[in-house]
Amino acid sequence: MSTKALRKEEEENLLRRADDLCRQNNLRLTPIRERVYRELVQSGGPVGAYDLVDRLSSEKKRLAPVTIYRALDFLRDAGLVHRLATQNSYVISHGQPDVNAMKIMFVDSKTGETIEVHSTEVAEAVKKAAEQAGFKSVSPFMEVEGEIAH
Amino acid sequence: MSTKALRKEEEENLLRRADDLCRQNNLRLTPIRERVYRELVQSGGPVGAYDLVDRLSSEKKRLAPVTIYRALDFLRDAGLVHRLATQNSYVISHGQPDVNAMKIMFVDSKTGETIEVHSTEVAEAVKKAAEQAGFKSVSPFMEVEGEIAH
DNA sequence: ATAAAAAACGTAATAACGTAATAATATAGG
DNA sequence: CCTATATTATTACGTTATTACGTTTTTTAT
Ligand SMILES: [Zn+2]
Ligand SMILES: [Zn+2]
Ligand SMILES: [Zn+2]
Ligand SMILES: [Zn+2]
Repeated sequence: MSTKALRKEEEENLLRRADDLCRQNNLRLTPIRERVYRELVQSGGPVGAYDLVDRLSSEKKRLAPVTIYRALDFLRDAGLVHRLATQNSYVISHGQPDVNAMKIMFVDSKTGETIEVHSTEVAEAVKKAAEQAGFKSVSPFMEVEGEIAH
Repeated sequence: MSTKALRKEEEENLLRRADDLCRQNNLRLTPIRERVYRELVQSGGPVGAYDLVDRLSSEKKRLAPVTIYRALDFLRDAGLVHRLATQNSYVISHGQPDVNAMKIMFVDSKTGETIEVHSTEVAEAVKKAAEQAGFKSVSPFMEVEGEIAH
């Protein structure tokens, strides 16, 4: 099978999973929200909010930034999308939401390329450090900058 | 000794350390840079760049944002200040720069309050995860959101 | 079915954050 | 002193995110 076809299949998987997740949690994956999610899936990496505005706007209909931000907020709340604070961009979340794992987004400082890794080891170590700091709970998402080994 | 006096003493310690560090590395802690650093020290927490603009501007002399950003860039490069990407703010760095430790900034999701913890355990776990992700090097700074146990 | 309530969306304006370009000052080494 | 380099000032511009308010759509309860 061609890589293109594979990517298409992966795409459909993600969309279906998103759909299921929303249905199970009584969340409404409206057309706009799905379009934003799909665009992030297809891009295969982080995309800025205003890039999404451009990509999802047509000649006839220009979407407003707030429309995109609202959709992104929904997707983030649903755990489907991460915001990369260091990059001012947004990226889909891969992998099953493993409750005990820390979801680490490694961000290449130069290219902005991202790779997501889930690690229970990091989760535990961070939890321990959090207790030391007097934090009772910590976000299961982290962002770490670094350099990809090319 | 009063807590106020203690804080004042801590303040002076930090200023002195910053001064020493710059001297030892042939970095110039110019008046503006020192004022920015001092303001961050005195605030005792994260401060936004434009807040710094306001606080360091007087009636007669209004500082331009770029002035603050440059000072912040210097302080960050010197390792004296962290940028909190999730908060769009800046905060002083505590503790000796332990090369083998991950410097974790825990950020309270509600108040923005921060506590810094250094952990070699987290550093190692993250390093392992980074290798898994194909990253050859990672930043020694992390930011983790969570909730302070009050 | 109908009315009330809640959620989502459209539109416009604005706030907040950050950078570029250029010129003026200050500093350091020969 | 002279020159190269670093720092600062000022203005303008670009990007990112939110607020306000009214309308439409969907959900919930009667
Ligand atoms: Zn939300
Ligand atoms: Zn994820
Ligand atoms: Zn720098
Ligand atoms: Zn630190």
